[in-house]
Amino acid sequence: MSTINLTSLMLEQSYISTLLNKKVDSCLSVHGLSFTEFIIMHKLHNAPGGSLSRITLADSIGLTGSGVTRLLAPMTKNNIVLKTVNSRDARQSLVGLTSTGDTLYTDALHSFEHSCRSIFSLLEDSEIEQLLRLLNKIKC
Amino acid sequence: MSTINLTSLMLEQSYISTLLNKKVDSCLSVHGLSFTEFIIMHKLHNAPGGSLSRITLADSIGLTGSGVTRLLAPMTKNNIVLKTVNSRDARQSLVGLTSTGDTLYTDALHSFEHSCRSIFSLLEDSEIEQLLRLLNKIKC
DNA sequence: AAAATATACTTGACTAATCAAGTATATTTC
DNA sequence: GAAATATACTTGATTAGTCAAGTATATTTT
Repeated sequence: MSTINLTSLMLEQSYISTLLNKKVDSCLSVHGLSFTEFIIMHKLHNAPGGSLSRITLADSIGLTGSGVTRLLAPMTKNNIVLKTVNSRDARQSLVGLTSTGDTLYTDALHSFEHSCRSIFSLLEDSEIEQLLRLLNKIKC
Repeated sequence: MSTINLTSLMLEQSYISTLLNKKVDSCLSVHGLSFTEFIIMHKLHNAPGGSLSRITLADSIGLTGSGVTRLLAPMTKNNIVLKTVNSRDARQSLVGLTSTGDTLYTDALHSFEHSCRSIFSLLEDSEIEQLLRLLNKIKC
C-alpha cells in the first residue's frame, strides 16, 4: 500500500468524524444532550447491573477520568445520573441512570437512530458490516 | 439493516476517532505540532499555488472560520505560515507555508506516515481501499 | 502492623474549539 | 450611485476536554 493512501485515509477519517460529531450533536441538542453525554447514557443503559465506575466509563468512551468527572457533574445535578458508593471499595463510586435519565435516553435514542439511518443511508447492509469489521482492525 | 448496528457503527467510529486523534497528536508533538496544525500544513502544501483562503481552509478541514483564525495566529508568529493580501479582494487573506513551514511539514510527514503504517498495519492494501470507499459513502 | 505503593476520583490551570457579535470590504438592488 | 445585503475575517465569552497535582482509600511489602 502506498503511504499516500494511508495519509488520505487518516485525514479522511478525521474529517468525517469531525462532521459526524457536529451532525449528531445538533440532532441530540433538541434533547439538551451532547453526543458525549448520550454515549455515557448509552453505556450506562447497557451496562450489566445498570452501573459503571468512572474509570470503566472513561476507558469505554475514550476520555480521561477527569473528563468523566466533569461531564457527570451537571448530569448529576440534573438528576440524569446517580452516584452510589461501592461498599467494597470506598474509593470507587458507581454511576447509573436515574429513571428520569433512562426515559431521556430512550427519547434521545430515537432521534439518534433516525440520524444514523440518514447518515448511513447510502450504505448497504453488507457494507455496514464490512465497515464495522474494517474499523475494528485499526490499531488504536 | 438493524438499527442496532448503525448505532454501534456510529459509537465505534467516534471511539476510534478519539483514540486515533490522541495517538497521532502524540506522534506529532515531537515536532511541536498538533494534528490540526499538521492537517492545515498538509492542505497548504498540497494546494495549487501553495495558498488557500481561511474559509477554504476551514471548510476543507471541518473547522469554523474563527477556529482557523485562532490556529493560524501562533503559526504565523512562529513563521510557519504567511498571510498575503488578495489584491482582488481586500477582505480575503491567502495563507501559505513559509519555507520554514514547508521543511517542518516534510519532517512531520515522515513521523505521521510512520504512525499511519502502524495504525493500519492489520489492514491489507485492498482493505484500505475498501475502507476509504466506504467512508466516502457516509453522508456528513 | 507500619511504610510504601497503587488506585479512584477531584480540582486548578490551561488549550482548542465554538458561537454570536463586530468590523471591513464587496456586491447587488433600486 | 446610495442603500441594503452578503462575504471574509476577528474577537469576547463560553464550553468540553486535557494534564498535573492533590486527597482519600486499598493493597502490597517488609
